[in-house]
Amino acid sequence: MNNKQQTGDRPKGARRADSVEGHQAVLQALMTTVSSNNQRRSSHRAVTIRDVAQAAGVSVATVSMVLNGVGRRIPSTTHQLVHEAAERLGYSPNLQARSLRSKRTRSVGVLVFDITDPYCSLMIRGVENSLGEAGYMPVLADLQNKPQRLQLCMQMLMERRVEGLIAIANPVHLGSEVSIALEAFRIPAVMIGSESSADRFASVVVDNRAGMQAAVEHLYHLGHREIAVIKGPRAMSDSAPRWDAVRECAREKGIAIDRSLVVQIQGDNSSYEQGYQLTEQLLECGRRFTALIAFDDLTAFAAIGALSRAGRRVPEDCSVVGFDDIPGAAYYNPPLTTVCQHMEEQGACGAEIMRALLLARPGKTLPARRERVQPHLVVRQSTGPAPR
Amino acid sequence: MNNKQQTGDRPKGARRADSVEGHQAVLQALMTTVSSNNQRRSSHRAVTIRDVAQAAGVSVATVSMVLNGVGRRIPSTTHQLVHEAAERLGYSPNLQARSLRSKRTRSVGVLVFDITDPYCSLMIRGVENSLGEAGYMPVLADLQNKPQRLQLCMQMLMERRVEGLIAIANPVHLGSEVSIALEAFRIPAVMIGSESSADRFASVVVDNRAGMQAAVEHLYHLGHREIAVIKGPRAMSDSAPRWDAVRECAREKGIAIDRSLVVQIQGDNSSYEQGYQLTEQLLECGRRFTALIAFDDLTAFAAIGALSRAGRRVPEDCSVVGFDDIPGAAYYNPPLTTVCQHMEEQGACGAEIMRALLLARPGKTLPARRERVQPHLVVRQSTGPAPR
DNA sequence: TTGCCTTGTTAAACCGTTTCACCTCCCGGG
DNA sequence: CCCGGGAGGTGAAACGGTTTAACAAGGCAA
Repeated sequence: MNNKQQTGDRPKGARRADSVEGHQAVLQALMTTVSSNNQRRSSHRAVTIRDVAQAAGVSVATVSMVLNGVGRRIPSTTHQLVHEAAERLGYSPNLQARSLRSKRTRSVGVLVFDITDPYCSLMIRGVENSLGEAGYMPVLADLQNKPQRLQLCMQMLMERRVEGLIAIANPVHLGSEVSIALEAFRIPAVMIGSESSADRFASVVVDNRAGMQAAVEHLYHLGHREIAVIKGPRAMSDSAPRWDAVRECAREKGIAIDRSLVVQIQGDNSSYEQGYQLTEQLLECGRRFTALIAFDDLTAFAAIGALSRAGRRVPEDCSVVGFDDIPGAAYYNPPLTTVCQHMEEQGACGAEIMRALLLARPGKTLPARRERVQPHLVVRQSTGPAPR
Repeated sequence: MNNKQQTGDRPKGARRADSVEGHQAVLQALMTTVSSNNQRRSSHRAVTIRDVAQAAGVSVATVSMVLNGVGRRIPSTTHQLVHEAAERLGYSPNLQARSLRSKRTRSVGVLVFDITDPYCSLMIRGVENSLGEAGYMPVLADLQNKPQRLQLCMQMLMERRVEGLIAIANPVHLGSEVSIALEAFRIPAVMIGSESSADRFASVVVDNRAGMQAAVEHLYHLGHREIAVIKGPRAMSDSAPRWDAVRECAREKGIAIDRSLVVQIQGDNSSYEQGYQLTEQLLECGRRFTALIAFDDLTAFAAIGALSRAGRRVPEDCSVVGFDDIPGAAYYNPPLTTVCQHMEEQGACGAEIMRALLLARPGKTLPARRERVQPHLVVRQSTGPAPR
């Protein structure tokens, strides 16, 4: 039945090897589903709990209790009777009816600022799996990078009666807006990736300090002393902590970061074009630098693009390090050295917290849990020894 | 109310400019939502259609008719009365109750093979928007690239009582498995990106022939006559048509493609590592080539990576062209020339077909519509004139 | 024997909608 | 004056579950 878990435990490397018999198994499983469902179809009406009750020779109440394992203890004879009947008829309970009465939808909203952003989609993957284990379904709401859609999305989620909300909303103003919206709908919430204004909510954020420290130390050990920095846009909540961390770590190492080598992306999201132009600007300003720290991977890509265009080789002439470790980072030319912030784990962590919140719900509000996940540096080929 | 449409009509370039007043507007909208919702909360019980009926001084039946705009025409006085009451109380209909009674969930399943794949997420974006316009909600099911999950996902979708299914399942065996699963659950279905075995289902596929033709002609005009090809894995349904197209177009142009310059990815999905190794293999085989056509963008990335590593400059020494135009293609180093297959439009197109199917449902089965979208070549900087 | 507790099971209420049959005016035609 | 019929509206029956109060049947102590 629960083959998700089974495959989840299997080591990743084994996936391809058993794809043939895997395929067979899938087909077989499908066949049984098909046949059981054809039975159902012949009656032309979905099989209900009443049908099961009749087939098992008990009342609907008994069936409900057996199938949900609640209420008084049911003797194993009855238990088996019911299960057999349900199996035979291919019974599948009607979720809307169930949640109409029980007021539990077993679904939680997942609000993301852009589903096409690999940062988000990996988070979703993590959330999805952790939530699934607990029998909850994610209901996805995609802001499509348009803050105006927030209203629409929240409304949709509330109509769907989600029991909780996991928000992946890094732009800083989105964070506060989500807070406001949540204020209205009293449901447990977890914010992922946004430190600010999340006072009342549980949150999981990456340890930007640790991440940038690793990056700076890596460059330091490679001999880099002249480092340029592209700061993230003011609107992103990670921008400030990352820059602060870089500055402090540099100071600790005794590196002086030249003011003219620090530029900042404007606007409300990380943008390739701007990163590109800012890098050109850095090159033109005349101040030499042998390494560049970018706000995130996309910015790093832009920097590498601009450097290459200008005839500077990466990493021979200039090293570049990013932040996030999106899948594309490993495939870049050259493969990008970056700070991996374990998006999938972050998502899973957020879902864990949500599960706890949902369990403890009647027992009033827990203190808002704040998880800080540790990133780690992934050294690839965009960094190398400082030239000369 | 419908501010999605409003913002959707706004040209994209204007997005950043008005982000400030946009922010204000969002906050204000949220505030009204908050206040209306606080009212509801004070009664400690969600406001139901009965509350609205009482407040408006009419029966629940009337309220239902007014709010859904079905049944008899309602005079505008009553109409207004009801709407005002609903607004005042912050009424939001209970979707599970609604669909329990009406047997219409207004949701369609969207089955994707990997949500973290940009190919999929862009499709989802398209589906999402088109479906949203029609008042339908997508319910996402993510195979996570594990065929074993199909059973689980289909079951979940059926439990949710989706009214239709849009499947983005390019791996060829997934296509047939989805077909089997659909056979059981008699709901309208649309397959995106899979030509094979979709006889009975509506489908939308890219015109691989036209795409590859554009690629070959582009290279031909740049003077390339010695072209290498990395074929896609046998398991992907796009592999064969793309390779056939390349071969035919080459023949038409009078280009002979050397057999030793054609390699194929093995396994069940496009893989960076393999693309990398295959490219190295091409370089080692000694046969000269000035251009390379890759099965998809990821393979193209791998090829560029391997070429660069081997000291071949792209495009000066060797041109590379991909297929898909995932967002990363524009950011690559160098930016990738590739065949754009308009994923978002494909998703939207699939959703359009689904909308039609859902409307025509009582009127028996339509002939399975098969849409073929036209791709177009995006010339960036990974292609250039043939050397010497 | 009576009364009370325990155990297994059930009938009925309920969840919030939609939908259908029916009701009541009111008006115009015969 | 009667009647047909449309316009506007309503009450109540579903929909398919869950939950709860009540009941039937024993067992056991008084």
